[in-house]
Amino acid sequence: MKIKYELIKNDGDARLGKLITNHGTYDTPMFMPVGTLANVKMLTPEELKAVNSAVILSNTYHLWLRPGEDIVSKAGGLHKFMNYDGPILTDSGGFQVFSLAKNKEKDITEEGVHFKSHIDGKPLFLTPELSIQIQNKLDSDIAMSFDECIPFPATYEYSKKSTERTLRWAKRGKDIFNNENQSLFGIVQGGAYEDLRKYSALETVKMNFDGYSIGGTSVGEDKDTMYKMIDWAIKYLPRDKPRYLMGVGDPVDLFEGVERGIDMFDCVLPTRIARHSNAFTKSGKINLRNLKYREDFTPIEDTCDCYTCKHYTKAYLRHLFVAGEGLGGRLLSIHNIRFLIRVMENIRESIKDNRFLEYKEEFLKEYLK
RNA sequence: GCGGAAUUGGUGAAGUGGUUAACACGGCGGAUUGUGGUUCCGUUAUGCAUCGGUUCGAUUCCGAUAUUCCGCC
Repeated sequence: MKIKYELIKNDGDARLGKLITNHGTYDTPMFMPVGTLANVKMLTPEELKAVNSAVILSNTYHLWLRPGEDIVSKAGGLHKFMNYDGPILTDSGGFQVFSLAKNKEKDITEEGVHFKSHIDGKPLFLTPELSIQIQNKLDSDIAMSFDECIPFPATYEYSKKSTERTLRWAKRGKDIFNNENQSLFGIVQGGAYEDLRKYSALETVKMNFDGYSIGGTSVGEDKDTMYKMIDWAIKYLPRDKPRYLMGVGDPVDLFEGVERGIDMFDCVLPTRIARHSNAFTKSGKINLRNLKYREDFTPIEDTCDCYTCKHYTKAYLRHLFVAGEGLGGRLLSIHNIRFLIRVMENIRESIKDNRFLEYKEEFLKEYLK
């Protein structure tokens, strides 16, 4: 069965909905933790459930290289392989086009993309068809079209050429797609150009995907530009399909995204910054390594309901980070993911109560203080 | 007691008669948006054991003192 999206309520452009998957039904808007290599770094599936996490991401490119999609397939698919029975979304490898293809003009061809393996330097060639075939084998709930995440800044000419190519890649991937229990999302590109965003959205929607994402954001552009890139595209996306803003997870951006009608977000931020001792709090981001926490025997947030806040103090977490102990990153990953998921829970409540904008203002006033 | 060697930041240390004393670790702070898990970027000695002397100028040369180490009686 394909996923389904049910729109429950609109408060302005902010949407409250349900995502119905083969691995459960979940409320949107939602935040999805990233687990590139078939694991959300440092966390077990039980811990993800404890923070009320729903969909998690994994990555086609990385699993293709290690352990290989056939191994995952023999294991019985990604869910069984990694012992996660919630929904899994696989990114197509499109972001790795952005991050790993060095010489874009030369490495990115109509046929596909030349990479050098980040593991051993071996030359690799990934195509839209291969990306989809790998994802079909991985058997995630949601597969993503193979795209090029356009860098910022990029010229109009490059952005246009790339956007048109991504559309052709989307078509090729969709044509070869073969897994009736898996859904496929199209990705809107277009760079930082309004007409290209519109064109990309309209053409992608014509192909009738199970959901749509807005890609190519948070690649170095300023926030205003990023919000415009959402505005330029989202008005052309159908209301009865989920909309996913790729790679965005700064708390401020979650509010800006929801306000514009986004249903799904993913981001490495909560887990990456956790490994570097940074914690989200309702009063902004803090660095637990800071000297001022040496004798602070209070939790990160006394109002937080996560395992870490219920059992550990800032002084102890600081000690773990200063001593280079991995448990610090683990405990903080739990907190940071819980923080973003709780923000989304509160956002959903506020939409339900017709006070999303009030909640946004209240949250940002404290967060940016 | 005599002779020799050494003494540079929190640590290990490089270095020079002349603008800002290398580098590493540590410390402090920052960054991080479809993950490069131990990453990246800042910053951190107004001073080279102490006191004198030579010199236009000394951390660098000379002397004394202190401390440490190694030999010998």
